[in-house]
Amino acid sequence: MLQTNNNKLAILNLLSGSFLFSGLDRAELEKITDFAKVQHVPAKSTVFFKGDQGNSMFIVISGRLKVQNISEDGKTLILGFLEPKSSFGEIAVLDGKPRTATVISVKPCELLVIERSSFLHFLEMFPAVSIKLMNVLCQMLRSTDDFLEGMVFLNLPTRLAKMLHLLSIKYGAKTDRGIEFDIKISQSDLANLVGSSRESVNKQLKVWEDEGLIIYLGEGKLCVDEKLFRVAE
Amino acid sequence: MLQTNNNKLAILNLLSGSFLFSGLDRAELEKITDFAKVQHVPAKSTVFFKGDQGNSMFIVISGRLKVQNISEDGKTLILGFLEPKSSFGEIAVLDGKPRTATVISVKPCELLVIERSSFLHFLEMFPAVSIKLMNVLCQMLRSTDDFLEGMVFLNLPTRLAKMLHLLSIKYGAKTDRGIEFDIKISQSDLANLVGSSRESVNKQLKVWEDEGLIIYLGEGKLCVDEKLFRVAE
DNA sequence: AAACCACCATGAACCAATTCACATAAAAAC
DNA sequence: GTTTTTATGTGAATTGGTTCATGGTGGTTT
Repeated sequence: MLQTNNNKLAILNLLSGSFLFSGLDRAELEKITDFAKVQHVPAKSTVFFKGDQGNSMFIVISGRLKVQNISEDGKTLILGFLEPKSSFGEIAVLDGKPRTATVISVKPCELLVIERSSFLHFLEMFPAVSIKLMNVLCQMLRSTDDFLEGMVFLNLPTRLAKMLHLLSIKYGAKTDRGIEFDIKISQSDLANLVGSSRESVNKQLKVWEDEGLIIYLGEGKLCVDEKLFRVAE
Repeated sequence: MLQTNNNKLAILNLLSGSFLFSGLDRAELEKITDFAKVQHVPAKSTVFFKGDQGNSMFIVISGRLKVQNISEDGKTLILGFLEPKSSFGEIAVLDGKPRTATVISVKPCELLVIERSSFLHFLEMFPAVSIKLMNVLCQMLRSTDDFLEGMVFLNLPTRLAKMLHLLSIKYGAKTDRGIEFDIKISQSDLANLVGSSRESVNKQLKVWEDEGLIIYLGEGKLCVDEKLFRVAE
């Protein structure tokens, strides 16, 4: 029971720090936790598949997940990573249509699950959440639009530099050597993030390494020179 | 004055047929027209540019517009066409950030302009509109996601067939010869819709014409055999 | 230690689609 | 009704990136 209360407290803190539910007061947040469940997800398991019926939306409590899409012939496109405090699964819940992408845990995760009916209820109760939600949807639109444009207009090196830039904003820490990534990201993931082949990414990274724009730190971690991002700007 | 009343009546009808405002009653729709202005736009003129500050959203009364994006080096990507009853410009109005794309009239148009402040006010007054708006945003997300996936996973012939399929749903009429398009669409527009070059589109269309899957009717109009869409499904 | 697995490296062959360079046809402007 | 512009048609050269093949590395399992 103490354990449960600790959990509840932690979740309330998390929610108040999440974009969607920030601004609600303690009593309001408690209503949300009352109707939500916690789901534990082991590493490398699928939360839902593209095409599934969507009956709930999620907020990441801990862990990391990736949003992706697999083609007929097995090619993978990674649309992004999800970190604590992010929400996902809103679209299918809002419009009642199938999931638009597959979500897979990359590490063991804890998720706060909110059922469709509760969620729609919260939206009615707290109009501020609706406004926030619209902002989330707009943000999603802006980023997919950007990505789409990149895919159509830009060549691989530029797309890759842009992606490293994006990742460095989310996961990078400035040091005297450059911007160091504090997550391991494999070359195949990188390829799937920019919609190209692992080999092409490998070759381009080598070019930049030779030019001194990238240092490989071992353990899948990179250090990137900010000069690289000028290509991407 | 009679003219004005006629206009107002026509606009009320249009609004009640639009996705965003359908379901509102006559009195509610009148509140909207009270705060909206009509804007006349000649053919081939820009309503707004990508990157502009967005202070209003629009509903198409008459005419046709295209939503597009131009790259540094002059390549164009057409994101879609807008017909009467469609709304556009919602994103920038909702989140207060710059326009995500450029909108250009392809024919002379009449637009209903709703200022940001009035629009946000309507959203508060009519929660049903908020729900509809979320559905619109979700739909936009789904279609850009689909398009993105197509760009990454599919080759030009498949993308082109898919696009012809989409266009045939919007603009096609079933006849004994196949599905006839009732709009003129140039090969360069087609190329810009699928993110490829005019020449490649030309060659692919020729192939299909030789196979009897497409008949060119003159005046830029096409007749497409439904068999073609099996490639696209 | 051996076997295994996931990831990194690299060159050669290949390919889809672009670019370029024209030719032709049709539509619009004068 | 002639000129100008815009749209279509088509081949040859080029290219950016994939695919294939193969080998290396480092960590983990048995």
